[in-house]
Amino acid sequence: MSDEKKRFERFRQDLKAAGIRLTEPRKVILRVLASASDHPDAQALYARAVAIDASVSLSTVYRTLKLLEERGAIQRHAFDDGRARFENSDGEHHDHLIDLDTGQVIEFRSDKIERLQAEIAAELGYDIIRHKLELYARRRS
Amino acid sequence: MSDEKKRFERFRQDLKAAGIRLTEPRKVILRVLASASDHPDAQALYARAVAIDASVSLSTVYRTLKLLEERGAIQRHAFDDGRARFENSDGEHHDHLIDLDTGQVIEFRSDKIERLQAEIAAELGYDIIRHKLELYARRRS
DNA sequence: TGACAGATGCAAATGGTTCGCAATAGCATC
DNA sequence: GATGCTATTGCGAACCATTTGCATCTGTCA
Repeated sequence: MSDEKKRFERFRQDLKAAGIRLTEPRKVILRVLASASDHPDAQALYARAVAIDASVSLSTVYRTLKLLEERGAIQRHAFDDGRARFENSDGEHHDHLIDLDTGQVIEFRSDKIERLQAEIAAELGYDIIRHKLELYARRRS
Repeated sequence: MSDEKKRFERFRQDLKAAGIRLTEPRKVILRVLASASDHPDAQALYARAVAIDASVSLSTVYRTLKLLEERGAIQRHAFDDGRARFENSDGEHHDHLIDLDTGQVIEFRSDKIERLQAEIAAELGYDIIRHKLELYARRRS
């Protein structure tokens, strides 16, 4: 089974387990999300969904995104361009490097940084619930 | 001279040098910003400005904030609560820890993390222009 | 002091996101 | 497979932070 199908199945099981109806629009949106390897915003997801089923509405896209985000199935990011962007939350945690010229998002991960963050928070008397590390950068010339 | 006055003077010089008029509303807003030690949003700044001079408008607050941000005199942050928040950009660079329960923002800085970030970007073939590190945390119980 | 470009306040526009509501469609039951 | 109840949908209107058009005002410099 492809990663895409696995993701779709995971979404489906997740909603089912929560007693949430698997409606036609939701199926379409789950499919779109499952096959996204980038960090699309709501409009982009809506466009992809409409390409599959023209009757899907933007409201439902937003509602489904919220639903999945609350259940932890996808992650919402607010990069500096204003709108929210989403990605599947399977796979391990990672941070983002945003190419300022192209808008491209590159994922990376550093255990050292993660550890340092935890240390800093601990020193201040806090436990980190989540964190956000974004590097806005330009290709080296 | 107090830090507040110094900051106000810096703002004033900065605008003057750029040939930008030092109008009454701008003076009020500069004063408000110079005396802010927290991370207020536009509404909060507007409220503080109006307390000094009731004729200042929200539009002008936004316009002045944009002006100062473009000149690098203040910094805009987009924490996860939606609206933009601002702070003076004198003093050294720092990152933020946001208390999820109170909304309080604590500043911190780690040279180690800064270095690691630069290394990671370099490995990916990038130069960091700016970055954002936010720890959303809860007080340790 | 006068003139003029830049700055202001106001209200209306924008853009992303959410909400109210009447109509529709899952899904459990018969 | 038909029925009924409720969750879900699409639509448009509402929201909220922020921006903008425009007629009016005001720094600034000659």
